[in-house]
Amino acid sequence: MRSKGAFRTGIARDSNLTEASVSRILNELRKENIVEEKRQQTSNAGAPTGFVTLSKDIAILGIELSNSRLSFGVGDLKGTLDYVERMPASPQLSQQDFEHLFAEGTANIREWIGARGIALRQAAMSVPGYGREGGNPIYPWDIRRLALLLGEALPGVPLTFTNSVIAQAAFHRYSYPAGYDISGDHLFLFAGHGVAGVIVNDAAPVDAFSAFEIGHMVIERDGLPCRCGHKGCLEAYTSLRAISPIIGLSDADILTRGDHFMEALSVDPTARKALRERQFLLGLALGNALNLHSVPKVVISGWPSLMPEADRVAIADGLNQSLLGGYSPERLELAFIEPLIGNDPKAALHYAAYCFVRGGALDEKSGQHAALEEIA
Amino acid sequence: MRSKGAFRTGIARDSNLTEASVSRILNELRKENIVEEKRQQTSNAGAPTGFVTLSKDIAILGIELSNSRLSFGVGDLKGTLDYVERMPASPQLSQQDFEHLFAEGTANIREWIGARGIALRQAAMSVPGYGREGGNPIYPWDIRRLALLLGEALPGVPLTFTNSVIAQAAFHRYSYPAGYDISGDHLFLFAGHGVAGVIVNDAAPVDAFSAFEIGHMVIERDGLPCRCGHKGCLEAYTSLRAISPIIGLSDADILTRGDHFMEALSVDPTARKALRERQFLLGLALGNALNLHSVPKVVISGWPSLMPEADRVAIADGLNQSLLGGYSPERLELAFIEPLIGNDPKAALHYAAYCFVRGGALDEKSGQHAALEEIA
DNA sequence: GCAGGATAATTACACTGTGTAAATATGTGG
DNA sequence: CCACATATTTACACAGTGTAATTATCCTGC
Repeated sequence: MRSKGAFRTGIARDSNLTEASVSRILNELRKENIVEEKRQQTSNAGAPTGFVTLSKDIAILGIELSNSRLSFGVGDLKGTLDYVERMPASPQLSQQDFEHLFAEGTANIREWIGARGIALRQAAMSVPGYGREGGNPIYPWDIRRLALLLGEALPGVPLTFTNSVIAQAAFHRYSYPAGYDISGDHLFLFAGHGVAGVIVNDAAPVDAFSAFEIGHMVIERDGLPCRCGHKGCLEAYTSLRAISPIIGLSDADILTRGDHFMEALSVDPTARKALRERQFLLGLALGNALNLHSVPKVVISGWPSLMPEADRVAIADGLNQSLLGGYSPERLELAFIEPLIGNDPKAALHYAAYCFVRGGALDEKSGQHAALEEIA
Repeated sequence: MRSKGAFRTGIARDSNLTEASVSRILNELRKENIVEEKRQQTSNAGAPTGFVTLSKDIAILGIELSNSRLSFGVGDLKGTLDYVERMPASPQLSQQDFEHLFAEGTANIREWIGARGIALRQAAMSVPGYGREGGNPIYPWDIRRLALLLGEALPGVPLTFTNSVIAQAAFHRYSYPAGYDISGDHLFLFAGHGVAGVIVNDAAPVDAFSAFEIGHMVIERDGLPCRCGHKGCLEAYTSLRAISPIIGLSDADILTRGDHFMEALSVDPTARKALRERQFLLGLALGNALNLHSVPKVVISGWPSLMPEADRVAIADGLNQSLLGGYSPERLELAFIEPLIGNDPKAALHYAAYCFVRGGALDEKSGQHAALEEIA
């Protein structure tokens, strides 16, 4: 799932099939107009080899609920957005008002694709906190009803839901050219409007991932109140909303400025000290989380990525207080990547592409499925 | 993996194969002397059906490092122990002294099985904290060297290592008749000499489980010192060693008395209050853990299972302070099972049985493999 | 321009393991 | 002893794989 395509040799190697099997499978997929292939000369002598990409002619829909807004985007399997609409959506909306907003958005899409003769093949929606059987205390809406509404506006388009941090992790990991180059199992930690993580496992399909609600780990008994109703949650200390009073910007300002919001400031020493303390708590919670699910690498996407590297040492200090065996750079690799604040619904569109590839009647064990996953 | 065998119809159903395929596969396994089959009349008319069990003639070895002792046991695939030896093993032993102890134990086994003409087919060893790439701060020995020592004493016997809590979870879950009857994904939490958990996932093989080092989650900043070197770990509050001063028994006494250790006491109100506070902290950590890996059920095996049910409410109180969405019996099922204190090395023997079944050249995707797993 | 060599893709063939359904086996009751 | 019910086995067809031979497609040198 790399969005940039693959050579036949690589597909064969990574899917554990022979070139012969890959050849048969690609013939099928070409007939179904799912992949495209361009032969390229890659050696001085010999026949050109095929470079296989996903078809550009497949339109998909990404819907994202984040940053207190509901975003819709139509694009292709590579993640190129051709249509975007973002609508304010407060968590305080009633179920009915929220559904009305959603229906309005899908009606606008129907109009846009109707004018262009575009047929949507897949939709995906990411929601913070989605997937927990215990319910979602932050967005209490019945999200599954949206499938009915989408079915009315866009009949026949399959819709898949996922947790926002899973879509974010998949997007940051696999999109081209932005994807980060960290292989192997790792924890992807996102500190934005919400704080959450996900274990990224190269051997598992993305839809087998589950979100780590690390933001609601209680790291300070009777601490700051959190929007989830408890006290002392990590998110109460480390979300963008939690640090906006420290740096003197509203979270709407932060959303407008995007990744550059920290540059525009002159953060005074007192604020920097407070931010370091928040990063220490992030490290403490991270260590606790890694005790439960040990991985050798952590990728952090959020405001700590925008902080000076000297301040990030506080995360290591916090890790040292909780991680079993202690922290050292040899044992645990910490990477920081740009959060790309305000890019919704790109992550959901990316997840829709993934779902399209994963979808249909392909037997998960089959060679065809394995080969297609290597192309994606 | 139920240790008690299965009917052909059940094997076919659970492994998603037809009776025809199961019939072919069982023929192969009978030829290899891995399974036995006894036909039983189960209906008023009609042919008798086959009840398939694992062969009793296969001898395996379980080695367990727990309760400050090194235990060896030889038995069969059903878990019946025929030989047991337990040797004191302090964590302060040097690598050399520990290896010497291990060699002594394996020499005794070689002598015992030699006198009886028994050929061991599989060995497994469970070690607290095993499997973490960051090393084991509690047992700092190089455990993998034991494979060399076993290879010298018992050539040709494959040895598999696992974390103690994984072996405990598999043992409590699948052994017969003791196995607990909770289906679906759940968290198995063991509070004994150490405190740890494991997510039990019926769809995944046991050796894909990984231990939850929930015992080393820091739940009290600058709290009680833990044997791992940090302060405020859950284990510092809730291991048997941590509560032994509260109830006025040494942990050696606890080990001797087994599951009955709480009955023999008259725990005064002050001690009961202190134990409830410890259970509250267990609940708080449990909630944090379930935020990261959400499951609908938790099975607790340890001293809280031996406490009065009224006192266990403290666990729910702690859960309510941390679990996202709060705790209610509808959302999260808590079950308590007897810990079977002091039964080492039964859990490791059970894991050895599992490894034998899992072992050999069976393709994981194959029907034969699936069928065998249903028998085990 | 063509032949030789190198490399890639295709395809004939054999093999494996499955499901289906027919054939066979094994019991009970009248 | 036979009819009926149930279980097991097995012949057959099918699907998808790897192997290796065949075919295709390029570049270089003559």
